[in-house]
Amino acid sequence: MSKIANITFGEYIRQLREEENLPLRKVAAELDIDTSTLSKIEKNERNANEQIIEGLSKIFNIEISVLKVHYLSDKITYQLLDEENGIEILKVAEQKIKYHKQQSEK
Amino acid sequence: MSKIANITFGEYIRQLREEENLPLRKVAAELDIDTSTLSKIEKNERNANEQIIEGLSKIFNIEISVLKVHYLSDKITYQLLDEENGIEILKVAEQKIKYHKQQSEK
DNA sequence: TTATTTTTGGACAATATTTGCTTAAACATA
DNA sequence: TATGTTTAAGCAAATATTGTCCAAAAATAA
Repeated sequence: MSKIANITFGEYIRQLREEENLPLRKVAAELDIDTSTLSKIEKNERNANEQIIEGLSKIFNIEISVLKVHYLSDKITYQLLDEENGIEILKVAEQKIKYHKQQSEK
Repeated sequence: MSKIANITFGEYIRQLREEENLPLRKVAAELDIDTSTLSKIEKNERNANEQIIEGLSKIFNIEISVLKVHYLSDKITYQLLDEENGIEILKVAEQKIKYHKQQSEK
Protein backbone atom coordinates (compact mmCIF):
# COMPACT_ATOMS: atom_id res chain seq x y z
CA MET A 1 0.00 0.00 0.00
CA SER A 2 1.34 3.40 -0.97
CA LYS A 3 0.52 6.88 0.12
CA ILE A 4 -0.20 9.09 -2.85
CA ALA A 5 2.98 11.03 -2.20
CA ASN A 6 5.15 7.95 -2.43
CA ILE A 7 4.17 6.93 -5.88
CA THR A 8 4.10 8.64 -9.25
CA PHE A 9 1.08 9.03 -11.47
CA GLY A 10 2.52 6.49 -13.86
CA GLU A 11 3.20 3.97 -11.14
CA TYR A 12 -0.31 4.50 -9.86
CA ILE A 13 -2.09 3.72 -13.09
CA ARG A 14 0.20 0.77 -13.68
CA GLN A 15 -0.88 -0.53 -10.30
CA LEU A 16 -4.51 -0.13 -11.22
CA ARG A 17 -3.99 -1.94 -14.48
CA GLU A 18 -2.08 -4.81 -12.94
CA GLU A 19 -4.66 -5.27 -10.20
CA GLU A 20 -7.12 -6.07 -12.94
CA ASN A 21 -4.66 -8.15 -14.91
CA LEU A 22 -5.15 -6.10 -18.03
CA PRO A 23 -2.39 -5.92 -20.60
CA LEU A 24 -1.25 -2.55 -21.96
CA ARG A 25 -2.72 -3.67 -25.25
CA LYS A 26 -6.27 -3.70 -23.93
CA VAL A 27 -6.16 -0.51 -21.95
CA ALA A 28 -4.40 1.31 -24.76
CA ALA A 29 -7.05 0.13 -27.19
CA GLU A 30 -9.80 1.47 -24.94
CA LEU A 31 -7.97 4.75 -24.69
CA ASP A 32 -7.40 4.75 -28.42
CA ILE A 33 -3.67 5.28 -28.11
CA ASP A 34 -0.63 3.23 -29.01
CA THR A 35 0.51 0.50 -26.65
CA SER A 36 3.96 1.96 -26.44
CA THR A 37 2.56 5.36 -25.62
CA LEU A 38 0.69 3.94 -22.66
CA SER A 39 3.79 2.10 -21.59
CA LYS A 40 5.64 5.39 -21.60
CA ILE A 41 2.92 7.17 -19.68
CA GLU A 42 3.18 4.51 -17.00
CA LYS A 43 6.90 5.11 -16.90
CA ASN A 44 6.44 8.87 -16.78
CA GLU A 45 8.19 9.31 -20.08
CA ARG A 46 5.20 10.78 -21.86
CA ASN A 47 2.46 13.14 -20.81
CA ALA A 48 -1.09 12.07 -20.37
CA ASN A 49 -3.80 14.48 -21.44
CA GLU A 50 -7.36 15.31 -20.52
CA GLN A 51 -8.77 12.67 -22.82
CA ILE A 52 -6.52 9.92 -21.52
CA ILE A 53 -7.21 10.84 -17.93
CA GLU A 54 -10.93 10.71 -18.61
CA GLY A 55 -10.54 7.31 -20.22
CA LEU A 56 -8.55 5.97 -17.30
CA SER A 57 -11.16 7.31 -14.95
CA LYS A 58 -13.82 5.27 -16.70
CA ILE A 59 -11.78 2.12 -17.16
CA PHE A 60 -10.71 1.92 -13.54
CA ASN A 61 -13.72 3.63 -12.07
CA ILE A 62 -11.69 6.26 -10.28
CA GLU A 63 -12.92 9.80 -9.79
CA ILE A 64 -11.43 11.97 -12.49
CA SER A 65 -10.47 14.57 -9.90
CA VAL A 66 -8.35 12.00 -8.08
CA LEU A 67 -6.44 11.23 -11.23
CA LYS A 68 -6.02 14.87 -12.08
CA VAL A 69 -4.69 15.72 -8.65
CA HIS A 70 -2.22 12.91 -8.93
CA TYR A 71 -1.15 13.84 -12.43
CA LEU A 72 -0.80 17.58 -11.95
CA SER A 73 0.90 17.31 -8.58
CA ASP A 74 3.43 15.06 -10.26
CA LYS A 75 4.10 17.63 -12.92
CA ILE A 76 4.63 20.37 -10.38
CA THR A 77 6.80 18.18 -8.24
CA TYR A 78 8.99 17.45 -11.19
CA GLN A 79 9.34 21.15 -11.98
CA LEU A 80 10.49 21.96 -8.47
CA LEU A 81 12.59 18.96 -7.66
CA ASP A 82 15.88 20.73 -8.33
CA GLU A 83 14.88 23.96 -6.68
CA GLU A 84 16.26 24.97 -3.36
CA ASN A 85 13.03 26.64 -2.34
CA GLY A 86 10.46 24.22 -3.65
CA ILE A 87 8.28 24.25 -0.59
CA GLU A 88 8.33 28.00 -0.31
CA ILE A 89 7.44 28.32 -3.97
CA LEU A 90 4.40 26.13 -3.36
CA LYS A 91 3.34 28.22 -0.40
CA VAL A 92 3.52 31.39 -2.42
CA ALA A 93 1.66 29.77 -5.30
CA GLU A 94 -1.03 28.82 -2.83
CA GLN A 95 -1.38 32.39 -1.69
CA LYS A 96 -1.54 33.56 -5.25
CA ILE A 97 -4.24 31.09 -6.18
CA LYS A 98 -6.28 32.06 -3.15
CA TYR A 99 -5.90 35.68 -4.06
CA HIS A 100 -7.09 35.02 -7.59
CA LYS A 101 -10.06 33.01 -6.38
CA GLN A 102 -11.05 35.75 -4.03
CA GLN A 103 -10.77 38.33 -6.79
CA SER A 104 -12.91 36.30 -9.15
CA GLU A 105 -15.67 36.05 -6.56
CA LYS A 106 -16.31 39.77 -6.76
CA MET B 1 2.57 48.39 -1.27
CA SER B 2 1.74 44.89 -2.46
CA LYS B 3 1.94 41.52 -0.88
CA ILE B 4 3.84 39.13 -3.08
CA ALA B 5 0.66 37.17 -3.74
CA ASN B 6 -1.14 40.19 -5.11
CA ILE B 7 1.27 40.96 -7.88
CA THR B 8 2.78 39.02 -10.73
CA PHE B 9 6.46 38.53 -11.40
CA GLY B 10 6.24 40.86 -14.35
CA GLU B 11 4.49 43.56 -12.38
CA TYR B 12 7.07 43.18 -9.67
CA ILE B 13 10.09 43.75 -11.84
CA ARG B 14 8.35 46.58 -13.59
CA GLN B 15 7.85 48.16 -10.19
CA LEU B 16 11.52 47.77 -9.39
CA ARG B 17 12.49 49.32 -12.68
CA GLU B 18 10.16 52.27 -12.32
CA GLU B 19 11.27 52.95 -8.77
CA GLU B 20 14.70 53.60 -10.19
CA ASN B 21 13.41 55.47 -13.20
CA LEU B 22 15.19 53.21 -15.62
CA PRO B 23 13.86 52.81 -19.13
CA LEU B 24 13.35 49.34 -20.59
CA ARG B 25 16.14 50.22 -22.98
CA LYS B 26 18.74 50.42 -20.25
CA VAL B 27 17.71 47.37 -18.30
CA ALA B 28 17.32 45.33 -21.45
CA ALA B 29 20.78 46.35 -22.56
CA GLU B 30 22.24 45.25 -19.25
CA LEU B 31 20.44 41.95 -19.57
CA ASP B 32 21.57 41.67 -23.17
CA ILE B 33 18.07 41.13 -24.49
CA ASP B 34 15.78 43.06 -26.76
CA THR B 35 13.72 45.92 -25.37
CA SER B 36 10.54 44.38 -26.63
CA THR B 37 11.38 41.08 -25.00
CA LEU B 38 11.79 42.75 -21.63
CA SER B 39 8.55 44.60 -22.18
CA LYS B 40 6.83 41.29 -22.71
CA ILE B 41 8.43 39.72 -19.68
CA GLU B 42 7.08 42.58 -17.61
CA LYS B 43 3.66 41.93 -19.08
CA ASN B 44 3.96 38.19 -18.49
CA GLU B 45 3.81 37.47 -22.18
CA ARG B 46 7.25 35.92 -22.37
CA ASN B 47 9.23 33.72 -20.05
CA ALA B 48 12.25 34.88 -18.19
CA ASN B 49 15.11 32.43 -17.81
CA GLU B 50 17.89 31.74 -15.35
CA GLN B 51 20.23 34.22 -16.98
CA ILE B 52 17.67 37.01 -17.02
CA ILE B 53 16.70 36.38 -13.42
CA GLU B 54 20.34 36.52 -12.42
CA GLY B 55 20.75 39.77 -14.26
CA LEU B 56 17.70 41.29 -12.62
CA SER B 57 19.00 40.17 -9.27
CA LYS B 58 22.20 42.13 -9.84
CA ILE B 59 20.62 45.19 -11.37
CA PHE B 60 18.06 45.64 -8.60
CA ASN B 61 20.10 44.10 -5.83
CA ILE B 62 17.45 41.56 -4.92
CA GLU B 63 18.30 38.08 -3.70
CA ILE B 64 18.10 35.71 -6.61
CA SER B 65 16.06 33.29 -4.53
CA VAL B 66 13.41 35.95 -4.00
CA LEU B 67 13.08 36.46 -7.71
CA LYS B 68 13.00 32.76 -8.40
CA VAL B 69 10.30 32.13 -5.85
CA HIS B 70 8.26 34.89 -7.38
CA TYR B 71 8.80 33.69 -10.91
CA LEU B 72 8.22 29.99 -10.36
CA SER B 73 5.22 30.46 -8.10
CA ASP B 74 3.72 32.55 -10.87
CA LYS B 75 4.23 29.77 -13.36
CA ILE B 76 2.60 27.22 -11.11
CA THR B 77 -0.25 29.54 -10.30
CA TYR B 78 -0.93 30.01 -13.95
CA GLN B 79 -0.95 26.26 -14.55
CA LEU B 80 -3.53 25.69 -11.83
CA LEU B 81 -5.71 28.71 -12.24
CA ASP B 82 -8.42 26.85 -14.12
CA GLU B 83 -8.30 23.74 -11.98
CA GLU B 84 -11.02 22.96 -9.52
CA ASN B 85 -8.56 21.42 -7.08
CA GLY B 86 -5.65 23.79 -7.33
CA ILE B 87 -5.02 24.00 -3.62
CA GLU B 88 -5.25 20.27 -3.13
CA ILE B 89 -2.85 19.72 -5.99
CA LEU B 90 -0.35 22.00 -4.29
CA LYS B 91 -0.72 20.15 -1.02
CA VAL B 92 -0.06 16.83 -2.68
CA ALA B 93 2.89 18.27 -4.58
CA GLU B 94 4.26 19.45 -1.26
CA GLN B 95 4.02 15.97 0.19
CA LYS B 96 5.70 14.55 -2.86
CA ILE B 97 8.58 16.99 -2.69
CA LYS B 98 9.07 16.28 0.98
CA TYR B 99 9.08 12.59 0.26
CA HIS B 100 11.69 13.02 -2.45
CA LYS B 101 13.87 15.15 -0.22
CA GLN B 102 13.69 12.61 2.54
CA GLN B 103 14.58 9.84 0.12
CA SER B 104 17.58 11.71 -1.23
CA GLU B 105 18.94 12.20 2.26
CA LYS B 106 19.52 8.50 2.63
C1' DT C 1 13.14 -25.92 -24.37
C1' DT C 2 10.14 -23.26 -27.89
C1' DA C 3 6.26 -20.46 -28.91
C1' DT C 4 3.46 -16.71 -27.74
C1' DT C 5 2.31 -12.55 -25.59
C1' DT C 6 3.60 -8.41 -23.38
C1' DT C 7 6.48 -4.62 -22.67
C1' DT C 8 10.07 -1.47 -23.90
C1' DG C 9 13.21 1.70 -26.40
C1' DG C 10 14.61 3.93 -30.46
C1' DA C 11 13.49 6.27 -34.45
C1' DC C 12 10.84 9.23 -37.29
C1' DA C 13 7.89 12.80 -39.36
C1' DA C 14 4.19 15.91 -38.20
C1' DT C 15 2.74 19.52 -34.97
C1' DA C 16 2.97 22.72 -31.60
C1' DT C 17 5.42 25.92 -28.75
C1' DT C 18 9.04 29.03 -27.63
C1' DT C 19 12.63 32.15 -28.81
C1' DG C 20 15.06 35.98 -30.69
C1' DC C 21 14.56 39.45 -33.59
C1' DT C 22 12.69 43.32 -36.56
C1' DT C 23 9.61 46.82 -37.55
C1' DA C 24 6.28 50.19 -37.06
C1' DA C 25 2.87 52.19 -34.49
C1' DA C 26 1.17 53.91 -30.04
C1' DC C 27 2.13 56.48 -26.14
C1' DA C 28 4.27 59.80 -23.14
C1' DT C 29 7.11 63.79 -22.10
C1' DA C 30 9.64 67.89 -22.87
C1' DT D 1 6.43 69.50 -32.49
C1' DA D 2 10.11 66.33 -31.82
C1' DT D 3 12.30 62.99 -28.88
C1' DG D 4 12.38 59.05 -26.17
C1' DT D 5 9.75 55.03 -24.47
C1' DT D 6 6.78 51.23 -24.76
C1' DT D 7 3.91 47.93 -27.17
C1' DA D 8 1.94 44.81 -30.73
C1' DA D 9 2.37 42.02 -34.56
C1' DG D 10 4.78 39.13 -37.40
C1' DC D 11 8.28 35.94 -38.78
C1' DA D 12 11.89 32.36 -39.18
C1' DA D 13 14.76 29.41 -36.43
C1' DA D 14 15.20 26.52 -32.65
C1' DT D 15 13.19 23.42 -29.43
C1' DA D 16 9.79 20.37 -27.52
C1' DT D 17 5.90 17.32 -27.90
C1' DT D 18 2.98 13.99 -30.25
C1' DG D 19 1.56 9.97 -32.56
C1' DT D 20 3.17 6.11 -34.77
C1' DC D 21 5.84 2.14 -36.23
C1' DC D 22 9.01 -1.43 -35.57
C1' DA D 23 12.11 -4.59 -33.59
C1' DA D 24 14.24 -6.23 -29.56
C1' DA D 25 13.83 -7.54 -24.78
C1' DA D 26 11.33 -9.60 -21.15
C1' DA D 27 7.83 -12.33 -19.27
C1' DT D 28 4.63 -16.11 -19.60
C1' DA D 29 2.56 -20.24 -21.43
C1' DA D 30 2.82 -24.53 -23.85
